[in-house]
Amino acid sequence: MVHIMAYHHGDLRRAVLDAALEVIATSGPGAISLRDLARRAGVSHAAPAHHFKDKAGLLTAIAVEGNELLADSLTEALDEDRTGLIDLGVRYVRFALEHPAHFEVMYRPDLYHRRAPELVAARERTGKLMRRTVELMPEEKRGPDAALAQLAAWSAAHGFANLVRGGNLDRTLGDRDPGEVFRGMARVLFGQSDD
Amino acid sequence: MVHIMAYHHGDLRRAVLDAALEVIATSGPGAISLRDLARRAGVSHAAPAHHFKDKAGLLTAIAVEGNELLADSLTEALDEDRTGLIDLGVRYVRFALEHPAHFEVMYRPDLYHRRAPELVAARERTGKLMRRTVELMPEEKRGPDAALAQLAAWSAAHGFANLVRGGNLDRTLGDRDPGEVFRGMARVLFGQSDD
DNA sequence: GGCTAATCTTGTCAATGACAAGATTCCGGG
DNA sequence: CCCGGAATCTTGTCATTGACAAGATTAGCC
Repeated sequence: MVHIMAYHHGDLRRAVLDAALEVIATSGPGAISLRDLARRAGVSHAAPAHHFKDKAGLLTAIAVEGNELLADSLTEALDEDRTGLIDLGVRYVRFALEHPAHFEVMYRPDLYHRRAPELVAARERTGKLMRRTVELMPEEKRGPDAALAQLAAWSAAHGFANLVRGGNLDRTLGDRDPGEVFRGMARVLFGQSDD
Repeated sequence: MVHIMAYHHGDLRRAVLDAALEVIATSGPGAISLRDLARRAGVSHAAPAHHFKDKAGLLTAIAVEGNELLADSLTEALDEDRTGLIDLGVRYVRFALEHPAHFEVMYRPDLYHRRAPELVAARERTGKLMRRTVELMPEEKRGPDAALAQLAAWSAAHGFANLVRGGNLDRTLGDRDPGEVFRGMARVLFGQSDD
């Protein structure tokens, strides 16, 4: 495998990303330090800069990856033809809770280079997918105005996920699965439509 | 009570808070530096630490103040007897957009001392107020389950506000007032015709 | 006037982000 | 096989920052 002091790490980029994701998930994005990540990967303090240029560059890469993971999940949803608006929201909530670090960074544009081409491309891709997923839905599942339905679903899911992540719903949730609690809430919210 | 009287500045605590709020509103919480705030207030680099102990202490103070501002707004809502669940959400959205820096910090517990007594007290106060506002509402305005109604309203308003703040709805909003767009969305969401 | 505590200053230290310049290794063309 | 450019990583450096310690100044109060 790798020699103890190999000059080349093998995949430093991935190693730094993973270390960053771990730190962010436990201590938030403010706790990351390029030098600390370098230490964890066993490389010199300036090595990460070669892959990400910047601290903001590292976070940009995480935001891009997050958008791609979300896009993958949405693509899955598109393939299941029984997917309704509520399922889409549940999927969004689950994504936020299963990839907390990505989610955290994605919606914090002050942390990264929001004009980076990679980022706007990934963002555009997931945006289009969200729109398509809602538009392809039968009208009795999403109401007459697709754009409004998307806005409502996105707001509810995004807000719920953020509140859960912030620990604001601990008492309300108990030990129940957040995704299912959201489903129950959404059913009331969106009227009586079943799944 | 007498205001905290600083001999050299007048009210350094307030000055630092205001400077911090301005920086956060324009560049995010990651951009604040105690030394920069001291510079803006015209004091030495270690002066702010006396009032806030810590960088996290400063942000804790902002989170407390934010909770109090929100509590004030909710108290206003309690006084108006025609307030419905949707109006409550509109009020929440407006608070988020009128006090962006406070809002930003409030829901970012990794930035401050979340166990600080002042903070948990202020938090508890607004939490109780939110609950009371929903509970005192006539049942035809909020549905049978008050807790669920609160969860739904909070999620939708919180998510909407966060998405707006992140610039994710710029195209959707156009030049319309976000509060009114939210009202329109909420009407569809909660299935009510008027208020 | 004098005492005490709050407020502010100066000085210092380790950690950090960013950059520059050099060392090492990889890879493809000849 | 070899060579040269490019990618990768290292070492060295600098200004900035957060945190702390110790001292100076002033306010409020007896």
